[in-house]
Amino acid sequence: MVEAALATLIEEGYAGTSARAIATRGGFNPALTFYHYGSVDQLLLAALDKSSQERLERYRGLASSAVPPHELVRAAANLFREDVEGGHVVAVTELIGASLGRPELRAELVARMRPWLELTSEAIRRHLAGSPLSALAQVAEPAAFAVVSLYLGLNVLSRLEPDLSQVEVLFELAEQLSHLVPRAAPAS
Amino acid sequence: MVEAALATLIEEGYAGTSARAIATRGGFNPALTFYHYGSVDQLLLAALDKSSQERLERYRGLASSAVPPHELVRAAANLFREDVEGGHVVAVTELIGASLGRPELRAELVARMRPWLELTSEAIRRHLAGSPLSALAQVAEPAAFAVVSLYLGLNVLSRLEPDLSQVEVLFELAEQLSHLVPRAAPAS
Amino acid sequence: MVEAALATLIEEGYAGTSARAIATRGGFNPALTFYHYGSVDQLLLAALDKSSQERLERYRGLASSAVPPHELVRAAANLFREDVEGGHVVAVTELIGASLGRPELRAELVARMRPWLELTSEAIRRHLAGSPLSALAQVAEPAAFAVVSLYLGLNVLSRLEPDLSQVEVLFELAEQLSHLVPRAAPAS
Amino acid sequence: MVEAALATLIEEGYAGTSARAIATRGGFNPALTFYHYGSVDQLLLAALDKSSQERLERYRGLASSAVPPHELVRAAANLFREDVEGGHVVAVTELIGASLGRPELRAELVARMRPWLELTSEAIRRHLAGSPLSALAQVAEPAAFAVVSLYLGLNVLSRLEPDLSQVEVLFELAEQLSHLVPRAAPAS
DNA sequence: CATGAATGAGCATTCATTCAT
DNA sequence: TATGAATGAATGCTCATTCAT
Repeated sequence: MVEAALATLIEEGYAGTSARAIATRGGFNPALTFYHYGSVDQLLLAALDKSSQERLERYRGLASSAVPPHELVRAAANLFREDVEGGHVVAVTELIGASLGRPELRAELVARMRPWLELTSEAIRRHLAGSPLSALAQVAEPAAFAVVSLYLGLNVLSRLEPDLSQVEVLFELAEQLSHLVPRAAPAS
Repeated sequence: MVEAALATLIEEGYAGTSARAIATRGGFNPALTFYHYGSVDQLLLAALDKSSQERLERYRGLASSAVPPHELVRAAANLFREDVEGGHVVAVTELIGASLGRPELRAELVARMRPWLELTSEAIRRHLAGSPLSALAQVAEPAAFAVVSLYLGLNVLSRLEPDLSQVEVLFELAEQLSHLVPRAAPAS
Repeated sequence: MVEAALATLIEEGYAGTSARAIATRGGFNPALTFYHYGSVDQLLLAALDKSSQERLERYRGLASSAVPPHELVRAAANLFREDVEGGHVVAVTELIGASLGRPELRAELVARMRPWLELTSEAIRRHLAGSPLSALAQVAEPAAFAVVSLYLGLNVLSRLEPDLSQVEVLFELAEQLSHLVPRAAPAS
Repeated sequence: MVEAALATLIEEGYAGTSARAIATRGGFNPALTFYHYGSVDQLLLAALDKSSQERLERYRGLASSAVPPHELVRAAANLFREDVEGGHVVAVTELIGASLGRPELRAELVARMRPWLELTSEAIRRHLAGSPLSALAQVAEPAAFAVVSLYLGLNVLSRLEPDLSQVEVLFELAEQLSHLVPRAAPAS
């Protein structure tokens, strides 16, 4: 069910993700949504959880590896491409969009964003510790906020019109810049 | 009508922006939406146009002024705050979110993003021309893509949970960084 | 206006013939319908009148000519083909269909059917007068009712599926049968 | 539901047969129409099927019975009166009328007319086989087309204005004519 | 556990019609 | 004489949700 819900959210958008649409895609009875999850939104949050957890693990694996910065950037670029293709970020942005009119969604989403912000700020702290950019490490949390924002924004805009997207160039640029950053200490 | 539509979109989100909801807010007959605009989406695009144009003018005024970079950043920060408070960017992101399930919306939105990307890339080119970051000016378009993405992303995330917002810190940081950039040539 | 109304009725059917649809086709303002005719139905009746009168004249010309029966049949066949192609009868049957739910339409339509029944019964009387089928002439009115019914029915069924229509064979048959009928006296 | 739909179609005509009108008459929720049949038209077709099947059985019983022609005519007259009173044919003609603007209805209706044409042409073949009208049996299909057309047409016209209807006289006439036709061979 | 049927509210959209201009 | 704007009631249809089975 969770998979059908995620796929529907990604392909049809929040407004098109009705209990019926999900059930049709998954080949089950629409009433099951309410039986198991209580409401469509709850099911969508469960779907987001699953997707988010899978992605988090991938990124966590990357963040905790002791590779030189430029390889880190390259690996992150690959993960980003996976995300765009797999639509994993779409789910978040669709739900954030929907959360405007559904206050109860907002709290849930805030909670679900937190691990991403923590993962990012920790990565910033660790990787920028001894570098000339160590100043940034002192504002790791705001910086993480910016990084995650950029991540969401790039995803949103890339999805809008792939031709518009010059993400590849950005990644190359980031890779070059990353050479300025010395190798971080291995994860403890 | 356009104002009622914009306000509804910003406060209720796309899924909550029905012809009835707009009409109730604006105090007119729901059928007028279709009489004047043909469909709810068309009205929303018209509303986006109005909002976008107003904001564009503000930013264009800023971009074409010959102020030193750190003042540019400060002024941009003010505009950004206005945007978050006024919800101007919310309209874009809501419609981008909705465009997933409404392919005909996408083309319209792409067209409406273009002036923003152009404004941004031109500003990058002009302001970074003679600076140590002039390398960036050579990839002005991808850089603009990143800037606009960051802009959207910050907005999305700021909206989600204002307390989460460390945007102020980011602006201070940006202002400090901007001191590294020498003053651009005045607009011709 | 009357032409646009007729064309809409013929091509879209009664249910699709709204004031807007007519006005769009005719390139005028929908409110004109009400200004000049009071209601859509009144306009449609006016359109029916025009069409009916044109066709009646054609058939009257045929009925009053002193041609031998088999030629009469052949000429009638041509008129029928014209009717099917031009959709003239469609208008009547659409309005009769609509009259079920619009009692005020019924009286109008009854009045508009009468000249057709009279034309037909008179033709029967005249052409069958001295023939072996003169018995039929004595029940000219019921016979006319049957002929007009057949005429409407053939039209309805022909329109449904042209391939289903074996009307041509029927006309040949009728022509052969008509050789049994001696030439009628010329119209007085 | 099917009965309510049929009754509404017969009494209000196609244009007056909305999902709400049907549901009100049947005492159920309008949404059920869409739950069970997908659309109003589908429900109406189902209603037509039911009505058509009932009537077909009655006519088939008559057609396969080995009664002398004049009794056949008399029995057919009785069935016709039933049809007019019960409004069974109205449903067909209303839907045929509506099929003008709903192309997808047409194919369905064509299919539903076929058994009637087959029943009629077979009856013509069997009953006219050895008669002086055996020539007609050779064009049984076009003849059936004419008979069914006449049947529809008489119904349409009778419905328009009962006083206009001289159908009774026609049946007497037909009964007298039928004495010319010798008894058909019993159905094998 | 799961389903099919049901419900009432809501949706986008179209309608005939009116009216000020 | 004609028009553009407006209105309130309808239309077909979908929704989340419930409930008996």
